[in-house]
Amino acid sequence: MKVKVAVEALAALAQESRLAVFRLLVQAGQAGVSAGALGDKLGIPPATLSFHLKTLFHAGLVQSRTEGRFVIYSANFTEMDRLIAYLTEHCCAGDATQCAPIRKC
Amino acid sequence: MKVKVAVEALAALAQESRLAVFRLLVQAGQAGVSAGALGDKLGIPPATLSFHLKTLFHAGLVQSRTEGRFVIYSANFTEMDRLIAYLTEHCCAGDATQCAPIRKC
DNA sequence: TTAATATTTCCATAACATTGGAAATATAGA
DNA sequence: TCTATATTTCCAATGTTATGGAAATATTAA
Repeated sequence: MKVKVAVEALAALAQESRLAVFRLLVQAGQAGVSAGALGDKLGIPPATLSFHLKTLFHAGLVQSRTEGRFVIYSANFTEMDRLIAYLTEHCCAGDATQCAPIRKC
Repeated sequence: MKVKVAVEALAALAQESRLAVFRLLVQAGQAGVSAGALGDKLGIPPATLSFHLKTLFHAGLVQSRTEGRFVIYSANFTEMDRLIAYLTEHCCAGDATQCAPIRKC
């Protein structure tokens, strides 16, 4: 992963509403959630939500598909995993006892 | 982890110089790297580097200790792991086949 | 104490991000 | 077609962040 891509992804997540949206989509899995449902659940006005979704989309963290009148957003798990790998790359000078975790769903 | 803590950590990482500093410290492990050595390796002027280190420190992502005239910075792996756990919490609607990775040092 | 080295604080400038109302666009169903 | 619903674009005001030179502060060794 290139530096600028990682910075853009982190910047996209470094905002309270966008982080809430992303985490909600992470928990929803591939099924995703419509823009309207996201706005309702999180109490974000349409214009603001649209702005934030565009930011997350541009950063490659979410995808969207259209179903009738709805636009369904879902998390891009591949990109999330790449970002985490980039952050933790070659960590702890190769000594696995220094850091910990193994993620499981 | 609380939202604001996560947002602050992500914002701290969402900047090219700070991300480079953090990744370098992640790779250095507990031994850490002095402020001056960081500046030399990354080509960041002292005032700018100090500003960025303060930001990373305030976000809880790095620690520092003084050794003689040197201030040695090191990554806070516990906080890094908490952040990753916060991002990936309850991911994929519980279906582990949707997302992937297992991190190893 | 003096000189050399290491790091931080101060500051002003410039660049970028967030907000939400109103209007525009798109789709579906009657 | 007409109406209701869903989402996006436009815009301007406000707030936040990044930069690096110069000066201040700390520590060590001679």
